Amino acid sequence: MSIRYYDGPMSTTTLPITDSAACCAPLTREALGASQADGLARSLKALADPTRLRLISIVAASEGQEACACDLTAPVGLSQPTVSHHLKVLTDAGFLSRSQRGTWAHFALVPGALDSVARLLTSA
Amino acid sequence: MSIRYYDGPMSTTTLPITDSAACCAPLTREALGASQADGLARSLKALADPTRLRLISIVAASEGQEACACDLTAPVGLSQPTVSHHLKVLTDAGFLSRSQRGTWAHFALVPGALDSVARLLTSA
DNA sequence: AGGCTATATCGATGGATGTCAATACGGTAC
DNA sequence: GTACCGTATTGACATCCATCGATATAGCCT
Repeated sequence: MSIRYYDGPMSTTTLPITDSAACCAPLTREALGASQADGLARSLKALADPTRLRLISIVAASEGQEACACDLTAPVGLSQPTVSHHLKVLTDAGFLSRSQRGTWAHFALVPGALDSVARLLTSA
Repeated sequence: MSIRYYDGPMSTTTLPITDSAACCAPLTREALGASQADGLARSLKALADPTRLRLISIVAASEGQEACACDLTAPVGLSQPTVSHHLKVLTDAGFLSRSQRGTWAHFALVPGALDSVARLLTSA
């Protein structure tokens, strides 16, 4: 928990175009090709960690579904470099977006990213 | 692809009670507790592998959403022990059920298992 | 019985992954 | 400028994991 002294111009990082999970038919419709399976597996791998799931849920529960990195270290009880690493994994996978405001880094949920993965796992 | 000579009494294995993914509020509703995050992560880890995703999709696309293990080795292009290992991981995680009929092992989709994971990832 | 087939398990191995301490980078405040 | 603070990166380490060959187990058929 830190007090923000500065709220300068927001510089959003390049939004991830990966979209590795919004391309194909649901998993249960027909046999997956090797490349499609690989893309979905990469997305799922990014989610398949307790710490990362908690980070996502904390961000999602925050104001505007956005949270300062400074508020994310304490709740998960891990070192700052480790949390930074997990946030990078989630950002690279397209689940979070990063925006720097002065010294502070803010992470926000990418709308629809989780849902597109969920849709691939749903049979209906 | 093998021809089945025998269709003896079906002995279904104990159905997995784990249900690690059908307990709580969606990921984006409120911050996840440590144990809940751990359970969901375990489920996602079982899914986060290209080979296992392909195995699931092949089973799902088969007659009655069930397939003989003998028909699952060739499509994924890996050794028999490796495929057997992946099938065990998916079965232990509760996504597949195993039933032995004579010499052959049949794997079927556990209804709703994928959907309950997907529901946890969906914001709506 | 013995041979054959399908599947699971074991042991080893190379590669990925989570974690941390130390350090580097970048920006604010004095 | 210098000092300080937040964050990212580096390097190291231990653990986990996917994969295979070899072997074990179990069931069918002749």
